[in-house]
Formats: sequence, C-alpha cells, structure tokens
Amino acid sequence: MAPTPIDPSGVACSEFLPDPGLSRAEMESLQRKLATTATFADDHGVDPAAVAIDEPADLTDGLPGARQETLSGTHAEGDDAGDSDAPVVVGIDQAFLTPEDGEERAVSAAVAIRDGDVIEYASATTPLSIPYVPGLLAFREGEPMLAALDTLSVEPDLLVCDGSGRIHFREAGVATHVGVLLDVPSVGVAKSLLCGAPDEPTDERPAGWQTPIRADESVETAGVGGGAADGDTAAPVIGHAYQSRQYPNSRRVNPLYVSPGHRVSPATTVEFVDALCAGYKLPEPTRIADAYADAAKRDAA
DNA sequence: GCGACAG
DNA sequence: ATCTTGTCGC
Repeated sequence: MAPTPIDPSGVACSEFLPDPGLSRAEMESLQRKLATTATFADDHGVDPAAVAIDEPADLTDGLPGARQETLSGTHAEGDDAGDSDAPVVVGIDQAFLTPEDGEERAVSAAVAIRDGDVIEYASATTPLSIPYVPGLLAFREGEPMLAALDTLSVEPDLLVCDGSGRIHFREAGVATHVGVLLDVPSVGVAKSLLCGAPDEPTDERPAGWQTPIRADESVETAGVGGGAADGDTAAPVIGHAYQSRQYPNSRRVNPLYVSPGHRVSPATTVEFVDALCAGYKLPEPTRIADAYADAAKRDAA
C-alpha cells in the first residue's frame, strides 16, 4: 500500500520526499514545521513492561527466524507464536551500497518484534539522491525507511529508529520525521550526541545510569505560544544520555543518546530503551535490524 | 572566520 | 555510514 499523501497531522508527505531541488533553508523550514506538529509527550498506551526483552537474540549463527503468526481465524492455543495481544515494536536500520561507478543505494531493514520474538522482517533497497548532512539526515534516509516500513504487514505500536529524535537542531531528527509522517509512536536511539548538553558528565558511568540532555544554544525550540523571554527558565529536556551497558573494569562504553521521536515523552523514551535492551549496548530491535540490514546488503550485492 | 555536527 | 585483522580483557 502506498504511503498516505497527507498524514493525520496535516503535514504533506510529498514535502518530505527527498528533493534535490529543495534548498537547505527549505529543508530546515520543513523541519521547524514538523517539530510543531510532533508530540513530545506520552500518547501511545504502550507499557514499557509489555515490550521488555529479557533474552538477547543470538546473532552468531544468522538471524533469528520469524515466528509465524497464527493464520487461522480464531486464536489457537499452545502454538509457538507469542502473545498476539502484546505491542509490536519495530526496529529499523540502514546499510549502504556505494559502487565505484553506480548510484548510491540505501538498504533499509525493519524488524517487527512482539512478546520478545521476531514476527516479521521487511527490507527495501532505494536509490539515494541526497548526501549526508548533519541535521538533514531524514531527507537522505527517511524515504528508504518509509519504503521498508511500507512492506510490513503488521502495524507498529512503537518504532525504534537509528539516530536522533528531539535531540536535533530543530527538534526534528529522523525519528521525529518518520513518527510524524506515519503518526506512530517513535523514539530515536543515537550512538553519539548531535547537539544539546548533558546535565552531568557522561564518562565512565555504570549500566542503568542516565542524565537529561537539555537544549543548548544550537537548538531552536519549537515551544508553544509566543515568545516568552526565558530569562531564568531551565532549558527544556530534549532527551537523555543512557548507559545501557558497561564493563566491570577497564574498557569504557559510551552511553546511548535517546530522545522522543513522536508521541513519547523523554522519560518514557528511556524506559522503553531500557526495557528493550537485553545485555548489549543497543536495544534488541536496533541490534537485530542492524544485522538484518547487513544481511540484506550482502544479498543485494 | 572557526568550530561542530545523528548516519 | 563505509574501508578492515588481530587483539586485549572479562
């Protein structure tokens, strides 16, 4: 099914499509508009405990098989599919094909997980028309992501994106773009900080540790209403640094930088990521999508 | 002008 | 993101 031309929020999807003709200023303008449309508060009805993953997937011997959904009209008891009432979490990641001579292509890989098990894989290979520019990542990778998500048969209750959401110069990272366009709850998980500042230093923190990331001078806050002179108001929390894993000694692990994409609050974003991590630095949906993207890339090559 | 910046 | 083997440490 083709992407909806206009999403429920009133943002025209066509404006979002990668367009080499769009100037940088125009793309930035669209992001400000998108940020105004985005919701950085909880509006999802998904309990973090309901999406928790306890056992990490074993990726040393290939990808985990997708468990078949029960296809019969009625619920079957005792089949090997998980709880079909549990929320569906979709992790998505990209890999790239850059031939010496040919055109650059993106391989988008989406993994749907329910009740701790992979229930579906979906990927799409798309030509890229825009180079990577910090702050404009969504205009490069957003379309490929939508293409992969479009082939999924299940509806995501929560989307876990690679990269930032609200932690962005205009509060419109790729997780926000995709979340708003599909009007699905989404969070962004980044391995490095794009902008903003942590309340506390993030070095050598134990697993489970977190600290708020607040908007700094480089962040244009969309906010609500007119221009209130924020003289002594604390800068808004746009995300968190979250230490998902740490080694007992020596070698240090950097924290993740997690932020709301759409319809999720900063605090709940951390809860989701915490629940989705199962012993590795990256949350399982992202970790599996990452492996799937590499596999799909090999097949495409 | 310099810095600085997800994937 | 991508180009890439071995290697230090739990």
